[in-house]
Amino acid sequence: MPPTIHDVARLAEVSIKTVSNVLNDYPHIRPATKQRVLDAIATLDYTPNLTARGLRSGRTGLVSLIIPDLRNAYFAELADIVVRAAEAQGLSVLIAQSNGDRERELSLLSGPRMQMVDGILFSALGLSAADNDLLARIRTPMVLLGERILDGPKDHVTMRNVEGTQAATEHLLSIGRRRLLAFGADPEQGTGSARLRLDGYRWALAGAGIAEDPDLVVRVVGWYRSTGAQSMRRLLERGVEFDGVVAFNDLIALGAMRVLQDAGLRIPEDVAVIGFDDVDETRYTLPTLSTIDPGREEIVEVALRWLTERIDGSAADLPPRDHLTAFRVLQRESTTPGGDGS
Amino acid sequence: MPPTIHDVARLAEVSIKTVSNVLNDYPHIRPATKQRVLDAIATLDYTPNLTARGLRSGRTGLVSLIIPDLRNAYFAELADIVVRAAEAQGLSVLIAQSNGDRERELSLLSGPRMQMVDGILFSALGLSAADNDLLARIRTPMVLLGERILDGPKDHVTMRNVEGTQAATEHLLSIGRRRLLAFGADPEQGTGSARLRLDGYRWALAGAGIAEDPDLVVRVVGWYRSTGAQSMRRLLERGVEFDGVVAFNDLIALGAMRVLQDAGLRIPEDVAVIGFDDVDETRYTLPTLSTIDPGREEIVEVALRWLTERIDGSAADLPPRDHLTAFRVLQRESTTPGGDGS
DNA sequence: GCGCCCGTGTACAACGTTATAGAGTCCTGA
DNA sequence: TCAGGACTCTATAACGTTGTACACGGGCGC
Repeated sequence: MPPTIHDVARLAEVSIKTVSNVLNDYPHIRPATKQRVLDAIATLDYTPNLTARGLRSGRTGLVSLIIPDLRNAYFAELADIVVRAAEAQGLSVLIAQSNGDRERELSLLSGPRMQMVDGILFSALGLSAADNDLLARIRTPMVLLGERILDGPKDHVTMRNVEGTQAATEHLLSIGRRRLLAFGADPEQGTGSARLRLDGYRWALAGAGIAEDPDLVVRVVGWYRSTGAQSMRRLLERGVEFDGVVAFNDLIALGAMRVLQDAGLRIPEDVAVIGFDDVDETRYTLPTLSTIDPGREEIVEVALRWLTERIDGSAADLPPRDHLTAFRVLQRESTTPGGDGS
Repeated sequence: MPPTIHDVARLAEVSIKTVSNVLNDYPHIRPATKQRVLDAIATLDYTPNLTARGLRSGRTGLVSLIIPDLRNAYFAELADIVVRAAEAQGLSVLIAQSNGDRERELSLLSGPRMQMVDGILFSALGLSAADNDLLARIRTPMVLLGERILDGPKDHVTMRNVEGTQAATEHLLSIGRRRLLAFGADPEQGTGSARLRLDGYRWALAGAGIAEDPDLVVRVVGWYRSTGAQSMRRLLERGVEFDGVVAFNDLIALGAMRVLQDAGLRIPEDVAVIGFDDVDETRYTLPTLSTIDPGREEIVEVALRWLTERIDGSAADLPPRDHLTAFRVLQRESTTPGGDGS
């Protein structure tokens, strides 16, 4: 029912191609003709049909962002930036949630909807390096965001997990803490951020000449406030002693902080806590949470640039690229120095 | 480059229409033929081109969700639910952010991208009832989510702002508080949630026979943690006395709580606080925040149902519908009774 | 003055799909 | 036995856009 290019052409008394030419800024059009077309467009309130354009041109102007979960503030804030940045380039963002499930990630990637988008920003959680050949087979331009897949067949942008966690750990060491939890570890994981962040923790300990205590490496299944709280509760029941927490993301840090405080422990006097992600919330909690700013803006900026380069073909014959963003340690109240209560 | 229906037809030695029929579960196909087509699809790894299907059928399977901002946890959690629910119906969600800006909302609504989607879920913040005629002109099926526009030309689903805030206020009254802040008000606003929630606050006061004190009606520009903190800081500087805070959303409540605690005030002993939205975070803060559960799931469920009804035409000649969801008062630590410090 | 190219515009095909219309084939009931 | 329907399948035209190929006129260089 909406007017088409044909209606405009009829009203302006030109061919449809001329209308198309006006729409696409083709240079050789007489000003008078152009104006006639423009007037017709205005009076008819014509809007180009992007579906038809997409079919003809092979470009839909759509980009898909596959993330585990918008509930997680980290991904919500990431999505916010992606939507803003994409829109600045005239792209719209299709959001798909995988829940971190491998099967679901696979079905999303191979599903018909992915044929509809020009490119994919994929934050893998279930898929791993073992699926590299599957990934290589995917035609749609793609940039990987997570850390599950390194040296994969696609461009890859991510944060400095190892160095970031190392710096976080060193920060706690620097304020005099010695018994530090690796909170959120998953020793069985061969790849992924849990693995990398554990590596960073270990490097820092090794650098300080401190032996690792297996009791202090704490697993948290699913990095949410609730699971962080749960794991900390169990840990306190077991009576493990510690004076610092290197939490592998902010949410589990926040869940844990609440449990620590309920148990009568003071932060940072009794236990210092540092998180990872710099979620907005950490600026307003009691106490505010020290954390690692992973460079989200930079991640998005590079990822989207590389994606558009793959889409328009200007990076067609480049091998898969890798980018690690700069990070910053943000010291806040939860790691105020001098509060050592030992 | 990907295989098309023609390739499948050639391989299976049938016409393209037969392939299309198989794809669309047309009943009268000989099992043997169907199997041949299915085999061909499998060997070619064929996936239907949704853009072409969209052009031909007029349905893209895309739904647009227009919200102010994913940074706001309320909208992030809402988006999460929308994405899940939409996907259960085979729809994908396009996310657009308006920043609450009227111009931007208008350009999004009238932009070519909206021609591409089957329906729009629109959470208005800048547009108001004054723009009803503009809204009425929009062809794409749409359901309104905010409260800026009541009795508009489109289906409308929202929470019980007035009753919810009234209940929140009554809850504070019930635990003995008398000097209650209306925190987040915007007295100049003629419509929108700030206005409605202020009404709820007033009703509750009137019901209890308490006169309204203008000093206690506090404006917060933009409902974020930062602005909540800022407004509370100014309020304390002015020396206004109060023993309860009816915050108009959770984020400003959290920002304010932090400032109150910094000032040495105990929650709930000195000041009881209740928020609105039931954002996940409120379950883990210190103290946990009492709030109003606005019935998000129900909002999404009804909105999406109505939207699909408008899309498939089964509700074509119904006048605009209105739905208000059920709410619940969630009492948590920030309003524990008996802590009155007056 | 001739050929050529640039500027301006057009007609038509093509993108990959579904809808329409119809052509066979087979079975049923009278 | 034969009309008539149900079943199975096909050729072709759309959907609204952009790309290709070409037509026409005028100005320019030689």
